[in-house]
Amino acid sequence: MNTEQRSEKLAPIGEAVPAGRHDPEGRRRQIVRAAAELIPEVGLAKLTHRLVAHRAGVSLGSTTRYFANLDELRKEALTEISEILEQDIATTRARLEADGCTPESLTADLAEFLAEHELVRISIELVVAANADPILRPLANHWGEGIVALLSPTLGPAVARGIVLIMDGATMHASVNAHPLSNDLLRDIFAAILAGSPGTLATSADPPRTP
Amino acid sequence: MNTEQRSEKLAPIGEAVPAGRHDPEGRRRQIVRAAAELIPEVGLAKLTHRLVAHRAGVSLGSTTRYFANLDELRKEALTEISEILEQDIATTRARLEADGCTPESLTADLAEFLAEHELVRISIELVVAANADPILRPLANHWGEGIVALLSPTLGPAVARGIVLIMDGATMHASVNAHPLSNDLLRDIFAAILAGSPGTLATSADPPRTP
DNA sequence: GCCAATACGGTACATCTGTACCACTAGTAC
DNA sequence: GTACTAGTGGTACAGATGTACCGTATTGGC
Repeated sequence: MNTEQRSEKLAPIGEAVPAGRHDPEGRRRQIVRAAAELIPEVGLAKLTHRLVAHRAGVSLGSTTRYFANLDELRKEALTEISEILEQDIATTRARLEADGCTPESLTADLAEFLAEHELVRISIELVVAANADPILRPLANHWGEGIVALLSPTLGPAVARGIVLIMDGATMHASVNAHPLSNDLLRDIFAAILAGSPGTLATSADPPRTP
Repeated sequence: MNTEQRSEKLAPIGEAVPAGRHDPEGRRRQIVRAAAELIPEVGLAKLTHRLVAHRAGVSLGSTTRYFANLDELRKEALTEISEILEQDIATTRARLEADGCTPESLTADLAEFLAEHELVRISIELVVAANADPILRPLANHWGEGIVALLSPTLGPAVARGIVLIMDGATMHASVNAHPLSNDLLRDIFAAILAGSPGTLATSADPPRTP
């Protein structure tokens, strides 16, 4: 759930490609980045060539030249976005392996993610896009499946999936509510479901700590 | 999560209002119903006056006459939709009070909801719409808050919220996956989190049954 | 049976969007 | 320096959409 890469990946485009300068790869990346940046702002539905062109600081023609159509541009932007979430998994994996899978560590990861409202909106938009276009479903699924695969060995499939569902549910909640759920509440929720995991059930005399 | 009212509320319009017949209230309802019916089919973004008019069997002019603009029509349709979810809460409440809050009863309710792909898509669209228009946020929130209020007294706030988050997460999952999570898995997930509830913790010697 | 009021259907128009196109300009090889 | 290639910017156009409008049809009262 770590989002340290965000500021690098989703930062405002800054200096656009110099006008008229020949730099196909750079320009193409600029366009994809601008689209990825706009998706959480205006939503997938209102993403247009002209909007992307303006944000990227390139001409309208450039946004149509490098992509067969707008759908392709959308997909590439969503793919770029999913790579950010991908890095989240890696960071989460590292942290959970270091700190162990406790209510506190899960809460810390989730809270960090929820605090990034852009990432929250992106996740929701990705789900909606996957609804409309099945090709995007792997992108929408991959994040959750990665966490499930990470947690299953130690927590069992049910608790692992439950934790991911809680994270997804919290994402939905955060996208609709200005104030996300409190960290205390999240920690208690994780503590509750961890109480049902094989590992903690085996040592049920020592219930998960809820300081 | 019960959806018995769906077939009545979201059924195809069937016989449209007779052409040219004066019936303002009926025609207005017909239009709202057609819009509510179309939202899960095409998504909020592609809902147009002409599409609604065609589905409702009325003229284009009628869809603009009764609503200040398309946004108003969308909102009314979403309100209509949220009333269906509202009835779900009532049915869920009745069932949980009758059967008690067990992994099996929660799974049964959730599975019924998830099987109705239209309702699943509606829920997601509602969240996205609430993102774009804060006025819709109470609609998007009300369903979950109702369940939390229902479950909190017996299960405590954390487990109650956790269950709703799991339900929301499962909704997201179902919207992007052709095959929803298995009932066995859902039951195990609910069993796990119920293991952490105050009530079951108090009788932790008698863990929640998972037949 | 006739008339005023209202509802309705269809058309018209301005705007927006995706996309194709073309003249121009920046790079590159000689 | 010159000519060629390819990237770029701006324009043009067809289609779709929100919305206004107007003639016509329907209704209820006399």
